[in-house]
Amino acid sequence: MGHDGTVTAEPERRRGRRPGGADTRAALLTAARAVFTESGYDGATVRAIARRAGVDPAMVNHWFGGKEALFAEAVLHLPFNPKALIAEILKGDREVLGERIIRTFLTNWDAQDGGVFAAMIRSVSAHEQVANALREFFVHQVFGQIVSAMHDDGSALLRANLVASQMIGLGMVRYVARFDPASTADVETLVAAIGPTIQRYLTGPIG
Amino acid sequence: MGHDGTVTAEPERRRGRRPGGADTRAALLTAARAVFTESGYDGATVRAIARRAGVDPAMVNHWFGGKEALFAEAVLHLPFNPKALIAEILKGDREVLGERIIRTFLTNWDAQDGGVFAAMIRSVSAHEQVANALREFFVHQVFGQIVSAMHDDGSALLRANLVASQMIGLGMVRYVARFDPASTADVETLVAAIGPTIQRYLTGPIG
DNA sequence: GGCCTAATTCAACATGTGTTGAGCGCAGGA
DNA sequence: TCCTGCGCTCAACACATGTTGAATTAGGCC
Repeated sequence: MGHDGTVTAEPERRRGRRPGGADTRAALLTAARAVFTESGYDGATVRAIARRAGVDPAMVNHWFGGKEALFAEAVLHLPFNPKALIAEILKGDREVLGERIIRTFLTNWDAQDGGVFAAMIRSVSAHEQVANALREFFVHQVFGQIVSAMHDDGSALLRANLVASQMIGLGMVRYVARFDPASTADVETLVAAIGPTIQRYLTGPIG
Repeated sequence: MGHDGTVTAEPERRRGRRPGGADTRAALLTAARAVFTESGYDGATVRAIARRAGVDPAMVNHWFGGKEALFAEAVLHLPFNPKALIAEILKGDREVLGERIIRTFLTNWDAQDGGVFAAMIRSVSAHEQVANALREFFVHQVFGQIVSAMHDDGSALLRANLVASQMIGLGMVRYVARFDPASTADVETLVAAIGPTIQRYLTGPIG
């Protein structure tokens, strides 16, 4: 054991307010993201999160109101703005839209090591809410908007599903299951390999 | 039954051996697969499985030795033989290898509604063992064998990763998160849409 | 400097978990 | 028919979880 943040053998915790401007709330958020990422919602315990943050488990209830609310605040709110990214993606050349999507996807998740993505995937079984969020996010909020901007026949939803399947699969092997070399390959390698797939799902023949 | 005054709503379980040849072991296996599929390893409780099977929770220990062993027997052993399927796949025309892979993948998992696939995915966080099994299965045991039979440069592993990412993503949207229309589309629609992707990952240019 | 409020720890509770041992009763052979 | 053994239920245990209330201390305002 001893894989948590606490260092000294005897931290000498006293009761009452701690001296210094220790930002307990922020520490809990950081620790929660780490533990939820590794273990999912069920596997992560309030006690483990508090230990990682170096505070008492009761602080979770004091600052957030409970485990569920902490999960929502730490994991369920994305570290970037999808709408702004979509707008940016749609600006450039539509012949290489697929490559831009992969590049944006990877650089944004890589920036935080895919933590939130992994946490969401590892929690799909616990919270039905999470599965719905995943579906909503990928199909309607992201790729659906992109696809429906270029197809008005019945194929839009299927195309969005296809794109989502490849992106989720990419996230699974890179951030969750950590396949090799997918988890270590540089972004442009994957852009070159998978970009054309996305491009065909978006604009090519699929039947 | 129950034409006397005292009406017992309960099934009136008595102790001792139950009459009739009730195959408790098989009932537990079926129930376990269902519950593990819905809730993953952690979310599934021994009591829930036993209730579903209509028997006492202690039967899990009596017949399997514990929850872990039941999970291994119910989920971790595949309902089909991958090696035989690979041999079959490699027989036909290599120009449409991708389509055959998708078709085989879907028809075999569809046959049991993707239950085992969903159960494994929903348990990756709980059992590190499961993540390893997933990696081993997809990369080395399945697609690695296919790819390394046609490439001897350094691209074989990356190609296998790419194929695995698309297949896992497909399984995610069809069996786990149950996107629409991916979860309801017929097999040939998906074969036509995704087959070329796999084909390019196997034999096409990826750099 | 003294007081009030907020921040923190501690101990405890209620609940749900996997597992165990004891005892009961039907099945099948003698 | 009796007897042994296996299938089965029941009650309980030991433990881990999320959450709560009381107790305690420090910071900030007058």
